[in-house]
Amino acid sequence: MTLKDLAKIAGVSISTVSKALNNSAEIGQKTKARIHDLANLYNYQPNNLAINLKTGKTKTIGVIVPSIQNNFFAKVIIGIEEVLNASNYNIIISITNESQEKEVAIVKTLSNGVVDGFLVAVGEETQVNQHVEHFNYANKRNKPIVLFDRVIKSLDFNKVIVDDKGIVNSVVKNLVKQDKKAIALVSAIYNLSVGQSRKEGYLDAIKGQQEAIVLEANVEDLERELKTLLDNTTVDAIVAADEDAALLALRVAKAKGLSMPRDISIIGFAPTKLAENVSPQLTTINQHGIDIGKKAAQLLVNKLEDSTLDPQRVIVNSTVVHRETT
Amino acid sequence: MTLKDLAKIAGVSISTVSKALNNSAEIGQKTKARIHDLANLYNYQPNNLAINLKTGKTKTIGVIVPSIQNNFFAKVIIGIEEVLNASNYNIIISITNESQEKEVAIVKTLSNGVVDGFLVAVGEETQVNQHVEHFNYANKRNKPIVLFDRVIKSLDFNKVIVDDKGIVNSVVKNLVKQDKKAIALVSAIYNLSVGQSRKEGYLDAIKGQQEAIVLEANVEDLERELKTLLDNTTVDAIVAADEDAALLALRVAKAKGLSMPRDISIIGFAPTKLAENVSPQLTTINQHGIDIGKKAAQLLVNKLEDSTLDPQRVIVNSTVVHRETT
DNA sequence: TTGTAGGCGTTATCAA
DNA sequence: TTGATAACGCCTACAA
Repeated sequence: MTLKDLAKIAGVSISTVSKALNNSAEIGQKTKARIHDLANLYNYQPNNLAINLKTGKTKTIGVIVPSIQNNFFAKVIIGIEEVLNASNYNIIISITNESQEKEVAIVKTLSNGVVDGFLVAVGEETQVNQHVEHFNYANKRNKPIVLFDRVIKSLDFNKVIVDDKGIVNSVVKNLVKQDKKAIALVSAIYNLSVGQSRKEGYLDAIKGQQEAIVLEANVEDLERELKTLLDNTTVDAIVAADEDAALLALRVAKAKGLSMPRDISIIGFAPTKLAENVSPQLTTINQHGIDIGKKAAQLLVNKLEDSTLDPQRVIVNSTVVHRETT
Repeated sequence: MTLKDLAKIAGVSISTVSKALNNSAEIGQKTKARIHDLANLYNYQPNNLAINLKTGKTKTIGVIVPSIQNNFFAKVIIGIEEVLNASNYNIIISITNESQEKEVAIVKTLSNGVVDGFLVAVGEETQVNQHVEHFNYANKRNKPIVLFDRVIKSLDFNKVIVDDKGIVNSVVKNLVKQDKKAIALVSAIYNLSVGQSRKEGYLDAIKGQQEAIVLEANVEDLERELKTLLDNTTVDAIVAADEDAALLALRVAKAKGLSMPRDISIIGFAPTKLAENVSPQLTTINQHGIDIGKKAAQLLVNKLEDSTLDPQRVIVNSTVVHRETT
């Protein structure tokens, strides 16, 4: 059922039907009513493709994330959904699995008539090699991009980031203030920029106070390293840069019979559900993923409505949720 | 940069450029080469909208899920991604938040030129009121639908389901065989069809063997009920129909000082990461979400390639992963 | 108040 | 081997 079909049935021209359905003032009341009824009767639905081709807008946003199993990104998407939905945008979610090849392919395909703009958390590969032509490509085609969480410094786009460095810094400083003499950082995400920021926060806080103890490795190696560390040194506190490291620290400490927080404190990044259900319950740094998503989406919607807006850099502060390990 | 622009630059007609870029045999080698070079030079990318409008195909699939924070759906999406990607389909993921209104809106919008077909896990609301016009609407418009996990019986579409009833049934039978005298079912998802199936599996297994003990409520009430139950009766085993109920059972049993599996066995549905990190580690029923996603996507791709294919009903079997609570 | 015609960027048929 | 031309479904000056 197209405008043409409807026009034939109504015995009027295509443009009359088009105008009637779009409630144009040019069309008479009775004609409008008649055509609306007809459209309902035949369950007419406009072809979005044609409208988009014509208008050059698609009212859909591409959301590109490295992973979806990651609780953080899932949360962000919920926030994005919420505001984009309210602003009547559709959402295309694409997952890169940290592959740059996929990231490039997705951005290029979606740039060409599929979406009006992007919300992206850059993949690992892109973050290390800083290959950003595909983003510039989209940008030149007037598809604004808002980067969130995993951003690229050199790109002058809207950005929503988490103050990873700052929150870790303050957490560690606090630990120092509590008279913890040996605070270790364990990380299984040393290859991600987030991991780097968190480490920097730690290093900055520890500098001049005590010797830095940094364990960075993949999960398996990390376990070994952590065991050796705890065997040979007394550690007062562990700050874990990611969920896996946090869980690992908890496990190893428990296995050694350390009591928390008496013998050792542990603070890590981990989703609430997990933190609440391990024992002892884990003190975590909460990143407010939903807020990040909302903010990023809002920035994009604003930019889409007013393309002259200058790029902003928004920081969404994380908060510490104290549980049983501190 | 459109075909027209390129044609002007190359000094040939639009159709020549089109054919050259599509590698038509009609065009001479040198011309082809020249035009390809030009296209590369000017970084020409075809407008997908126009292609889609012309061909009537979009090479994209709409995936509709009630939630994304649910680990199960996240897993399914990973499986879907994998096969759809291999078959060169794009993916649009939409989240209904269990709202029928949203489900209807999404299906209608996407049906009109946006996607070639759907992969859907029906929302709660739809599952209770069985309002399925929107699915029929899509189907009539030649947008095939594959239902997964949350399906509608009355719909004659391809379906990929989990044998919830069967696996719970066999788990409970096994418990009976192990001489558990009082096996309880706890569920916080009694309003979902999955919850119903799981309960049926339990009831069937327990029938004629022992008295059924079924606790169904929202998480808060469930906690109270479970405490009262354990205070007044000795329960040998608990089967939890969902993650929250499983976590709850574990917590309450621990709080009562029960040792697992000596005093009580617990088996529940829960994601691996959680099951492995609680203590004692939880024995779970693993649903193989990735396989479900793969299978569903494959069915859709097949249907898209050969529309005469009859709908299938595929069951993906779950398996029990024994950990410390059994 | 209604209709005609051109165009959005492609593909594809048919003619040259 | 190449080029006009129509068509996909819609919107919108402009004309009637």
